[in-house]
Amino acid sequence: MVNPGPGRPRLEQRRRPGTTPRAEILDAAAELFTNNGYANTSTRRVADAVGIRQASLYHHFATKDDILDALLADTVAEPLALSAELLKEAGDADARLYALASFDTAQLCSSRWNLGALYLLPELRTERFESFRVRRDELRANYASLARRVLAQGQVSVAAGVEYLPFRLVETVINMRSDDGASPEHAPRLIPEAALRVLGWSGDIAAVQTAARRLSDRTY
Amino acid sequence: MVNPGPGRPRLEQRRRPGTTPRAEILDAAAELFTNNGYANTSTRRVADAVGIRQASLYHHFATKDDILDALLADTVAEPLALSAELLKEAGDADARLYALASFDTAQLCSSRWNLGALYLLPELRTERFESFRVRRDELRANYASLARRVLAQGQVSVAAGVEYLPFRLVETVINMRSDDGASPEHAPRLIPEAALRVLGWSGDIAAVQTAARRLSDRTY
DNA sequence: ATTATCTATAGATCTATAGATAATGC
DNA sequence: ATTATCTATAGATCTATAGATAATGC
Repeated sequence: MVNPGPGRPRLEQRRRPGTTPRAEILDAAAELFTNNGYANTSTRRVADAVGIRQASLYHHFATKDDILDALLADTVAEPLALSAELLKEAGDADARLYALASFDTAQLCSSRWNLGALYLLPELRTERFESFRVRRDELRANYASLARRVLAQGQVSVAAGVEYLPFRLVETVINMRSDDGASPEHAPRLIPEAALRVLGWSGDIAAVQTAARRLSDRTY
Repeated sequence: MVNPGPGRPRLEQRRRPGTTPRAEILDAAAELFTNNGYANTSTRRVADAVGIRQASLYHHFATKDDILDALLADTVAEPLALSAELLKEAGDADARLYALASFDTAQLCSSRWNLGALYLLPELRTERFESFRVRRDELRANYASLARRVLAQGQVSVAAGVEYLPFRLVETVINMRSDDGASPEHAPRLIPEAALRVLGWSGDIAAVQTAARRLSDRTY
């Protein structure tokens, strides 16, 4: 592999996918944080996995927290943007909620590392991760907004708080993946449909899937 | 407080609920592990919270792992026993699944600390926690067995893998509690009903609740 | 004699900083 | 001159063990 640019050359070869050192570090950190835990992963281990010295990490990230924050921000950016688009969009609420749950589930299933497993880290409750929490709260609120519109369309009476279940159902993909050690096979078809069914919705699922696909093609 | 028994007396007074030093240590560890993280919580901090010296912990637990294992074992013992009872029990499958989900949700909501947040710890994938994993897998399998019987009673066609959703829905209580910082108000009524609805079940919820309560009174 | 605590410490970490060095590109 | 790396290290941890001490109960 060629020298990536100015700077003293590495002692070792590049070992990681990613075109920039930053991307290599993020990939290595994602693997180690999800497999061994955040607090258990030393900056030395991350550096070793990349093939640089421990201190060299600090040229790319000011603190270890910053690496975690960058990983988390990446997981929430796309679903959040899509949820905002879909809220503005016209169209049936059921198809829009299905489209969001479908996109989000697919991302949680297919991402290289199960980063969602880091959402329960107590570290995330500190000031440092305030901005991540705000963005994730927004995503949750957008799910709830769409769910309320689905509820408004139907006339079934359901239990209080049910509008938060679609978001929580999508999150279960993280637990499935953690327990199975593999991408949960059925989740992409199962979860978006279940997200509607918990709302008391009972319609033509094939029609909703078609409408949702049309929405996704347009907005993304 | 009186001296609890033989042994050199503590420098400090008891500070924790619990009649034995072991119970005090477990309570302190549960608070610190859930609030600050397992790897981030030193044995010194646990000891300080109890009011003993760091080294004194090792009279009651051989390793730090053993403290975590004891906490986790406690969270799974009761639901596992109840699920085994309910599988043997006669009665409608919907009421039995409702009873299990209801008990489990109530425990997750009302326990002093949100220990379920520790289920995603990477540490739990090591050999050390094999026996915990086996027991939790059993609980998940029992949920799926009951769910399959509910499916067999109905004649609705549902997506593959749906039998695992009731268990996953109950787990979402952990995420709610972690995000809200409080016991999720609606969960006890919401989750058990949703566990049936995702299976395509649509019956008289009040009747199921009555039958489930009767079952719980008998088996527990 | 047994139990529960204590003091002291070995040995192994860990994060972040200071300052040197070897590339590239102006 | 700027960039990306390096070596070296300060200072602060952490878990677990060894062995002493002060209670209780036989």
